[in-house]
Amino acid sequence: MNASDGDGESGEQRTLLSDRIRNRLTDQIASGELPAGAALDEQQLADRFGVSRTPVREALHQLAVSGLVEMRPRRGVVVARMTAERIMDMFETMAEIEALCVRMATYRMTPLELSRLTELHEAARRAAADEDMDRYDDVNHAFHEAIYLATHNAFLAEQASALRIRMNAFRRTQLRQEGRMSRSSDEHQSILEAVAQGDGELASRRMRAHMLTAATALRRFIESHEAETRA
Amino acid sequence: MNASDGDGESGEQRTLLSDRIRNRLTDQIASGELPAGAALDEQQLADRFGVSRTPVREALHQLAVSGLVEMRPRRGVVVARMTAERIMDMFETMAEIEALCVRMATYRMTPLELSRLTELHEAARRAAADEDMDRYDDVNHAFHEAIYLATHNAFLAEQASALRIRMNAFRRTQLRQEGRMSRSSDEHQSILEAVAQGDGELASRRMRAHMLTAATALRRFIESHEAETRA
DNA sequence: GATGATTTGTACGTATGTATA
DNA sequence: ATATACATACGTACAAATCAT
Repeated sequence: MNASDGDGESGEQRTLLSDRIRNRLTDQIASGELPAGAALDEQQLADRFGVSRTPVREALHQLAVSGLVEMRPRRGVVVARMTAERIMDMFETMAEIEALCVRMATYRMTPLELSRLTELHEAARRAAADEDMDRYDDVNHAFHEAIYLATHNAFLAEQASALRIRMNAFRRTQLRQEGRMSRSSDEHQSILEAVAQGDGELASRRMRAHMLTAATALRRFIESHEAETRA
Repeated sequence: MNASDGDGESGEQRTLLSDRIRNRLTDQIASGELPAGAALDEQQLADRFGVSRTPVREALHQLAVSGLVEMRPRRGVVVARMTAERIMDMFETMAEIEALCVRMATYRMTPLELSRLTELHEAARRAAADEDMDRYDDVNHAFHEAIYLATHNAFLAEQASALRIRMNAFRRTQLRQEGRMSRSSDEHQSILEAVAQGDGELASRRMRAHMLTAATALRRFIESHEAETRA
């Protein structure tokens, strides 16, 4: 359920320290634990993770490549603070990528994959009915991941996943909007129906609309909070 | 002309060493100067660039994030060696992203952007007529970049650019195929016509076909050379 | 299979450049 | 404006692991 591998904090380290730190920072940024604009001090993080500055530094540089943090040479690193416009651009891109994925997936998925997708959707419905946001979030994630995989294009699936991780912080914010959870679930239903009928174009259009609806909900939220975000 | 900023090798260094090294390595990988599978020894590269291992190491880690190189902990770094299947997946993804970009661009581009695109296409035609591959490559790049920008979605434009850089090594290989250059130019023409007519869907389909044609040309090349690539 | 050589991974120190008083 | 404080960027040293013999 987590982007990072289950590091037991103790056991022998098979992976690179910098990778583990990068994963943990990614999670913390995606979850909002580290909010946009937060300063990331090398020494401070090193102390917090109990390592030297070196792996921390490498992790930060890597995060800069994927755009999660912003580095200004000699001026320090902060969690990427995005403008409302950029966030909307990201959302639109995500919407198009998702639309693309579901179209491709419709034409290529196996019966097994379709049944798995249906299962996930029903689990999401139940979570929405229970108003269990954490659970809905997880299942929702799995639903979209299942679509990525069903494209049978591993590269595209990776790209889509990476994008989704980058947008996580915003997605949860957006899901908190009134009634979004059950409405989102309804939209999934109609997407799934198009997939089951084998109509990729329709599924694609519905997915795009689904994502853009979410974006619009978010935009209202952002705009109303813009002043304080800027401070 | 080059992904890296024009570092004059001499002048005062305004940018980070690790960034400059990363850019140079990116170019060398994209150009095929560093072929897939080539080992990238930290010390060796440090000597070559006249710096210590630290910035080299950071550059390598960053390249790993974008997938250009493969790192196995304690076992070193090699230029990402991709299977034919993965390359085809990348091409297909690129084709879809390009199709998406041109569709969006068609609906959003300004007259100025359209005229710039037309100019670039004509320059490409001339280069193709002269069989000047280097020049064609450059202008072709500019043509696609112009489309990305005309989407008026900065994030999508960045993503598309990044993808294009990753595929550079293959694209040039592919362009060497017999007659590809002029045929590619013809395909651009038909895409441009659809754009000018404002038919985004048509432009999109033609772009996808254009990219997939290129992919097919490449696949033949890869498959005939697979044995030696594997060695 | 064990030992040595090579190379990576991590830690730490120093200097340069940025921000602040 | 100058100087001081501070965090980063790079270099160097050491440790650990892989590979070659």
